[in-house]
Amino acid sequence: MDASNHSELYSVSELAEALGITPRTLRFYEDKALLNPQRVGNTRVYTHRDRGRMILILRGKRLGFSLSEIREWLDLYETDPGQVGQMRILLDKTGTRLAALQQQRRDIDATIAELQDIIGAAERHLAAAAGNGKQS
Amino acid sequence: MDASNHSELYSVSELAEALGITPRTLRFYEDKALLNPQRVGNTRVYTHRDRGRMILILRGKRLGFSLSEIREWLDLYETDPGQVGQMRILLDKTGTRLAALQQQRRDIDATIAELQDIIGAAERHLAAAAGNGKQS
DNA sequence: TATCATGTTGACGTTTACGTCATGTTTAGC
DNA sequence: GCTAAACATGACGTAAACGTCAACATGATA
Repeated sequence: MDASNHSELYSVSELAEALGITPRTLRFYEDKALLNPQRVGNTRVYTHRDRGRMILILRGKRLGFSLSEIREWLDLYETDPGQVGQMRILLDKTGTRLAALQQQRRDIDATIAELQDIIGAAERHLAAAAGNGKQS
Repeated sequence: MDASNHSELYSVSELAEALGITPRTLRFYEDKALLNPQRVGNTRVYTHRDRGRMILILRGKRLGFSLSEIREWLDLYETDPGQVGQMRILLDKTGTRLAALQQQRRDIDATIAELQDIIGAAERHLAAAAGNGKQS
């Protein structure tokens, strides 16, 4: 195995800054077991890998998942695929989540279409108003 | 009761039942000004139109919007397009929301792809295990 | 008439996801 | 040696989105 040296290490505030969140959030997520960074003495040190995890977490949040859902979901990635018994559960959970996301995508497509209709109507209204010399 | 009467009116519990939510939720949304059903005396009566509004609200929730965001958003549909001044604001808000949804769509696509990878890997594992006669 | 079933309005409880102190410790710079 | 900056934990505050009584009114039903 390669011991590639990703010496990209962050302090709480550095990583928070980089991700556009607050240190409080990082500590909170750790408390909720979504992260567990190394410690140097008492001080948290985040690795490049922790950062990757955080990016996944933030994406999960953008998708509307709760933190506990996100944690379960992250665990899927890290479940040891050696145990076949666990694997079925993993497959099932993942399939469920996939279906939910696909539903969500349909919702989004419908919503986007409606918003575009609204924009189109608004623009026509504006154009018509301009043509009539109307102002507000 | 005349079951053939299709006046499309609902009581709280009927509409809640039909939407898979609770009466409490309908009253709560009313309190938050997302709905205001008619009253017969003191009793709420929901129309087909109220139901349509609720369906939009529930979709908004699936998309991860807060109730206040959803309310603003519903207001877009009902803003009188007569006022050109309001229209620009409407256009701007709608555009912002559209961009967010498109980002969300990209997130979903990425996530779906990853989940499918996980499923594929899991299935291969199961197949391999079966081939080896392995059990857990 | 008594009992449901269903409706109403509060009011308080709960969970989630942090924000905001308060208090204390360690390290770097002057 | 002293101050400021950045870290830590712990406790409390808060907004959102309801759930869960409590207490009461009303109409249908046995």
